[in-house]
Amino acid sequence: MEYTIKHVSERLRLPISTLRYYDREGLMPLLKRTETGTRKYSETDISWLELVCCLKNTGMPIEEIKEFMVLCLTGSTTSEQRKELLEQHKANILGQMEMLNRSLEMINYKLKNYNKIGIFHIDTY
Amino acid sequence: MEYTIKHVSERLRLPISTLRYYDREGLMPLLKRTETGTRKYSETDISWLELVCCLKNTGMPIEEIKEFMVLCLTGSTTSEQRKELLEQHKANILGQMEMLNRSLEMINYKLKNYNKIGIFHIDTY
DNA sequence: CCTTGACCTGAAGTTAAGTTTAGCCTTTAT
DNA sequence: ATAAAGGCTAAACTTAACTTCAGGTCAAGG
Repeated sequence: MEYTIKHVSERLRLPISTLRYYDREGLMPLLKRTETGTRKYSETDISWLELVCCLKNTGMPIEEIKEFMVLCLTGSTTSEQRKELLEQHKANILGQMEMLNRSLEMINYKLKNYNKIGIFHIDTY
Repeated sequence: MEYTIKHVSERLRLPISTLRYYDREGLMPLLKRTETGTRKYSETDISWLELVCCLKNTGMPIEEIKEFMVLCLTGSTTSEQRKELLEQHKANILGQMEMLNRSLEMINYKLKNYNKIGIFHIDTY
């Protein structure tokens, strides 16, 4: 089954302009077209886009996602590199989680003071 | 005790240009200066900057951090609003954590397949 | 005295990730 | 047959958060 850009846009909640942008940037090098140039997304394309979103949402730049795609295109000789890239990104995500935890702690601390008294005026920020 | 911009830059690992930028954007309305215009950071200023970093690192836009500061300046009548703002942001952070967890799950799944066989070639991305 | 290093400003430049615009071509429903 | 809906492109525009630049002031050391 193949899907129009509008369908994919609704299913993944990505603006059409973003889908075209990703294609333009080389993230979808295998995307098929009709004879007249209309994009035809396959289930495989959609799965890939889901991974793209996951990587993007966790802070991987488009450029790096593209590198990953290029490695995929290059074939099975690059599988070690691709795994390494994902492991790196995983470490990155774990780092982000730590950071969020530390920040949450700080905010909870501020909120605690806030609830006690009307602290948090200008002297203490 | 008061500190130079260079000192604060090193202590908080923020470029000097960023510290000046935050000041320019109205994040440091109480920052003192020497007669000749050199910035003098107090411990209180540094604590505030630490909170700024925490909010910024967790995705709060500068504009909103400024709003928070303006509420602080306005006085104790705004304490409910400030608390609300922090609660909102806390919810935001919890949302980010969930997202990171979901993403991590997906990446772990991909890595698992990766370790099994040389999957993740172009058919499945 | 004068040079060096740290500070200042306003303005322009940068980067990522889209979005918008303008103009043009199909396909579909009336 | 014609108008609406949806697709396309290239190119310009946008936004946030900085950074860089050009040019100027000031305090301390040799």
